[in-house]
Amino acid sequence: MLLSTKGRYGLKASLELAFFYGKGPLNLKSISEKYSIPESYLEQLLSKLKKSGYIDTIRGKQGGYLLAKEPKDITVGMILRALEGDITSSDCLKNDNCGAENTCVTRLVFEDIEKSINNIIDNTTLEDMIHKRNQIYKEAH
Amino acid sequence: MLLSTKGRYGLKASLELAFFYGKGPLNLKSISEKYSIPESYLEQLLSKLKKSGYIDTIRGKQGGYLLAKEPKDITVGMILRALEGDITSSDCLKNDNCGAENTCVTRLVFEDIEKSINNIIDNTTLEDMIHKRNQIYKEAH
DNA sequence: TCTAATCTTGACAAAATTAGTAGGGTATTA
DNA sequence: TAATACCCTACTAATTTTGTCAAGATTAGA
Repeated sequence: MLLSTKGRYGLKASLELAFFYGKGPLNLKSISEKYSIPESYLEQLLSKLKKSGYIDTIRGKQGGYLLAKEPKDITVGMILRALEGDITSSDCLKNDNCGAENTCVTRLVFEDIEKSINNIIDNTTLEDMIHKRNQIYKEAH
Repeated sequence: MLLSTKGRYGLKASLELAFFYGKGPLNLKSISEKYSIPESYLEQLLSKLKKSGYIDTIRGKQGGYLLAKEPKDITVGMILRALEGDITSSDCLKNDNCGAENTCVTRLVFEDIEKSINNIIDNTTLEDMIHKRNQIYKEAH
């Protein structure tokens, strides 16, 4: 599995914030309920996204979370990496030497996979996803 | 992480068998030592690959493991799936409904990722990898 | 035939990671 | 000033990964 619930939950929440971009903050509970994500777990994820600079928060009554940048300036890759660390296909790519000798060709396949994953997540913004969503919604009506 | 050691170990071992294709069986110990894979762990992996029909075994003295098909007829995807199950980017693709409503756009990104991964692993055979390895070896000399 | 080499099988255990809980603290604002 | 909502840290439960172990079956060769 490439992504754990961390990345999935976090991406869903970010997308929800993107839908509401410019319309004031969304509180934790509303997001956690809408997507059935445990409140305190989601809190931890959003906290990470805040530290990474992708979302802002407003404390106190009427407070909540909001996107720190425009949806077009936040990529799926940014969100996923903030939550899951580098998205890698195989551990052997993390370590400089994967223990094997110079005939480690398997590494090449893993590199190919990784490149194609990164290519997708780095070239998809939250705005792109909103567009897609609107398109689907349109087709259905 | 997309792949655990299962997939990596298994692919390395399969590749080793591919190098030896047509030259008789390789025993467990030789593979496990060459790639520093725990013997009984590798055993389990090879057993799965056997059940999936990708390798054959010869029991008894002078026995060992060998590829059941030509390297050109075995893809990286076959090996990985036999060991890790379907290679999926996100659990939400496994379940028919990911719990979310019709606005689940995140799913679309995951699908894109998955397609590109499958595209790579299904179009790379063990023979391809041997060629690459030979090419690298050549360049180095 | 005996023996050592080799695969076979299934149960078990350790380690790591993921997923989530719990609870007190702090800032804000109606 | 009290309710709301984010902030932070520690802890726990569940799951998956990564092995270990032991008894057995099969075969080649002395």
